[in-house]
Amino acid sequence: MEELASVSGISRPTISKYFNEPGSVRPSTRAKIEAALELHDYRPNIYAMNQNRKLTKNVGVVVPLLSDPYFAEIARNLEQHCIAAGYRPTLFSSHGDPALEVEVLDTLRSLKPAGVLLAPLGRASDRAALEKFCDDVPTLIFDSSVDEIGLAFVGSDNFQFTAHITDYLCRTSEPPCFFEMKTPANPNAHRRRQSYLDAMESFGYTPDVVSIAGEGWGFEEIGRLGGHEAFENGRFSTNSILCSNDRLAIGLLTACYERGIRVGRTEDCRIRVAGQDGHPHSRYTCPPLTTISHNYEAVSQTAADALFTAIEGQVSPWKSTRLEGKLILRDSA
Amino acid sequence: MEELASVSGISRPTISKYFNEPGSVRPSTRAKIEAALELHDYRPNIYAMNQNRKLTKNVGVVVPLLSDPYFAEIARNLEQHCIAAGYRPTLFSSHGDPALEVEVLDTLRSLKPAGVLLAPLGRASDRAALEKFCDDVPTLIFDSSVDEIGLAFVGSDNFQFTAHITDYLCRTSEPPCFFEMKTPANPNAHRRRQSYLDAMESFGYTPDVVSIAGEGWGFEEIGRLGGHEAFENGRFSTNSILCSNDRLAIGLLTACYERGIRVGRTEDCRIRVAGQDGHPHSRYTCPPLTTISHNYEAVSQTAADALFTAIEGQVSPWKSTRLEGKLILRDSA
DNA sequence: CTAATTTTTTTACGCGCGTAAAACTTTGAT
DNA sequence: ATCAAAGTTTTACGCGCGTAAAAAAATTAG
Repeated sequence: MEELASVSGISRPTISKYFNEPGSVRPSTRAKIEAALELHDYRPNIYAMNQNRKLTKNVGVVVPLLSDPYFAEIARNLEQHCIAAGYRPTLFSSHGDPALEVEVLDTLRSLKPAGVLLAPLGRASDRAALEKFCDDVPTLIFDSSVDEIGLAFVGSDNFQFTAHITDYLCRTSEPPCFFEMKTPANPNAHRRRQSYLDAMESFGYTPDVVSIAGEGWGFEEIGRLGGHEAFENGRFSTNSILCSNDRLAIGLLTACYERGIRVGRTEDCRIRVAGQDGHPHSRYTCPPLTTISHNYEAVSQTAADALFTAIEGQVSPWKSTRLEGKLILRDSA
Repeated sequence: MEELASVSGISRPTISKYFNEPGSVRPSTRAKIEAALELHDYRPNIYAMNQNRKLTKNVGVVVPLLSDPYFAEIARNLEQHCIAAGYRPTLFSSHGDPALEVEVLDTLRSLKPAGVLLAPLGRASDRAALEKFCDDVPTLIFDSSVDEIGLAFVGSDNFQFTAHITDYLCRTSEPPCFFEMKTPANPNAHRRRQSYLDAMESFGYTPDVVSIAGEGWGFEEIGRLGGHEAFENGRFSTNSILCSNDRLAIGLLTACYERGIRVGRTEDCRIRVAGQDGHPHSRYTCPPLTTISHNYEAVSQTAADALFTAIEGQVSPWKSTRLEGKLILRDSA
């Protein structure tokens, strides 16, 4: 930086100021600096930079499970928004493990991030650890809400999701049963069940929740095994099955295939299956899965913007933003 | 650190040494430090740490596309190995974009990593940029090889992959045609095609390569559209189709479904379809996809170990390690 | 027990930058 | 042209640690 100063004829502190905020120096000064930058390709040392800065430009992005394409997609979007806003995103995955989630938070602390975009594991999360972290670091919670912690919450409106797709299913054939995990990892699952119950009641139908056993994040396998068991015991009371999420639905479709049960909305099909999430893979199941999709772009945009305004000084009370999903009609229901 | 020194009764430089390598101090000293650490939960400032260290403990992990569960899985494994070996992994994705890949490399440079585990985009990669990066930073290339750059290459043996599954298909029914993208992003695709040609020749069969159009990383959609076109023009000369990779196969299966073509190895099925990669989703296609799986664990273990030995001073000539895959027999072929 | 060796302490410097304060210069408005 | 405001330079310090060198202490070998 010293060299760049002598080459450009600008003092080092001014150059430091330039790197902090290029707009904060006079245009003529900025031009001189950028001209010198062209010739000498200097890169500031990020370690020295961040050592004395009160606030780094780092942003942590934490998702529960990166190998789930849904989270991978959200993470990709968030990453781009951070870069566009001049922040340096770093990606972390809890890999479905609460202990790892705490470790990630610990690692994040030492990065002294300006802010964090955090999708918690949910039920399994260490609440106390999350809360403590949110006290120390400006954190925006997304995807699944855990109390009213952090700066704000941004996610999908699970009530709208399930109400909407339940409504569709009721209007087009028999009212659906609801296929879910007994002990879901994600708190959104409870909202979806409740929304299903409410919607069924408002239509005057008797709800039927089929809860299946299974722990962990291998939802497809849980759905497949649970599906087999449910069929064997005749637990599906109607021809329509609304799954709590797409991955469960994918497993259920495999179970149907293995049992020779035709799925779809045509006359020759025994049942209909619908999912929820708009999973990237849902287009390629057989039959293609009817589902209700997150507004990926809007969720990540809103979440990122909310974090940045908070970082940049805007204090606002805790707020929950829940965005509506869009029904995607395909052959499965 | 100063405080910790006074509390533990050990001098600051010795504590610094401890954090650099806990085993380098006398056991009694180490015990004292760790006892003090229990009480005062001090965390070294990573920025100050890395500023003067010749070598940081950072390791970059770069994959071409994180939303592809195959890469997500590899990345997860690599991450764990890094942590286990005492390094701090940071995950990056090129998101299928060569320009982003160069940007990632640039970001990585400023992290001054001890080493990098890099899976290049392949054909689209900026060779010159990759080579220059490898000159500056100890880099191990994995998954897809680009010349003989970096410390070494670790990946799967694509020749063995395709030879093995071609052999299986030939022995069990009609010899397969080969379904692939005309201009594949990944260099492994060329190896697989060549291996198919060699295998077919060694059996005395006439190979039949069906190359379909399509750019980018949306393999499923490319496979689906290409499949439709191939069926319409009668381009499949036998009842068996070996796909260049699983994602293409998933798309092809969807095309089959849409055309009402039954896939499987039973009498009533018109064709058989097989993939390659052992994609996490291949178990849940309809029918479940016969494929040949990467040895994920071995590839990542070998890659990580190779990088660490190189970092820790072992100089060895460039080497290519290619691990064999395992045939996974399912209903599709 | 003494000498040789290893480990630790003391002392001291510097990494590359952020940042503060005061003096100075440029710019824009009157 | 004159003055105030904004931007810039100079000077100086410190962040939290790594690291080097020399002195001191602890351990081991003989």
